[in-house]
Amino acid sequence: MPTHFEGSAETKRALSAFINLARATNSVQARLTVQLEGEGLTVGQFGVMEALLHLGPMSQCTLGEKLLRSGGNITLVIDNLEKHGLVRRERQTEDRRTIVIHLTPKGLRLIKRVFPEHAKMILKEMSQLGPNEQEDLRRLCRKLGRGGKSGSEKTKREKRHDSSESQ
Amino acid sequence: MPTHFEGSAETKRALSAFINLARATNSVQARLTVQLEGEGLTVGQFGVMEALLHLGPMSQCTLGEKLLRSGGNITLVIDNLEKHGLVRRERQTEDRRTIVIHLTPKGLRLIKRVFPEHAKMILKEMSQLGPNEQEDLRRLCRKLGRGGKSGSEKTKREKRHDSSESQ
DNA sequence: CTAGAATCGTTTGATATCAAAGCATCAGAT
DNA sequence: ATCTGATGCTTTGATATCAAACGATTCTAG
Repeated sequence: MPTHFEGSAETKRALSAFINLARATNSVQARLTVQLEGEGLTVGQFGVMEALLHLGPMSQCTLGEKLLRSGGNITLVIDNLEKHGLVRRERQTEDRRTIVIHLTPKGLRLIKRVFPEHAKMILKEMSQLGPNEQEDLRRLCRKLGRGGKSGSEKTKREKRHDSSESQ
Repeated sequence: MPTHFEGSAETKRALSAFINLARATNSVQARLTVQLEGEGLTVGQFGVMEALLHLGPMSQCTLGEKLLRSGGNITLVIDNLEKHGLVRRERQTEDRRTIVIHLTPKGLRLIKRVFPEHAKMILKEMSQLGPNEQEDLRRLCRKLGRGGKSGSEKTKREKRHDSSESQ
């Protein structure tokens, strides 16, 4: 984004914070991506498999909703996972429009191994910050990630999320 | 990323911080992207034009370095900008391998208008945080974005960057 | 029962992003 | 002068990401 910019101190502060946010996220994610690619997975594929691992088999439509991806993109990612024998499609009998996606045994073995490794790497990446700093970062980002929400709605969500956030 | 995970408090903290970081960045960038698309520009195209605006005409190679993008990708982005009459290519005479990219008058008018609007929107997005929070976020992200750098190197860069960071 | 609307997944077109291969050009050594 | 290695850009192949259009299936109203 801006490599050079002028403006008020206020603007500079905001732009600088944003640039650093984007760069940091990019940089960390790039390293995580490399790790996954070492296992023959893309980030998107990992996301699908991780969701199936933790939430169980589900339709493509549901996957798209949970991962915030378009239908067309889910189709492509599943196509590639299927090609590698990591997932299988199962068309439902009660509603033949719906295809439920299952991990194959091969896929299950892979994600069961890769997921903890990935989590460990995230731990390592985030360990550049101390525990309090991680907490601060989390808090700030949660506040930022709510953009566009109304005030009263925010308050309600805040309470609900706090109880389920520990997961 | 992880929708459900188990592990030590330490791991949970790190994963949670990371997830919120990624989500916040994503969410803010999605909104910024929509704004640019309203002007007929993609994020990548905006990046190229912004660099040309502030740093002047430069080769594709240099653009790729500054924007951290691959050569092939730069070619595509420039192709599309050229198609829309926003930039033009100029092969050099001293070294005919090199193509310098220039903003066209149309391109210049557009980026001169769009850039400040974009900056304003970033200001608005970041204003969900107060000045001190923005500073904190910037500091934390800068720390995080340095992953993989050695300690002594970090110290040197830290000093140098502090003096040039105000830009 | 039938027609129209809604839903699910796929296809299409556009853009992005990378790595690797390919071609033209340049620089340096012999 | 010639050859080899390096450089800049383009092309190719693979994957991603979206919106819109499309076809099959299901649901609902009349």
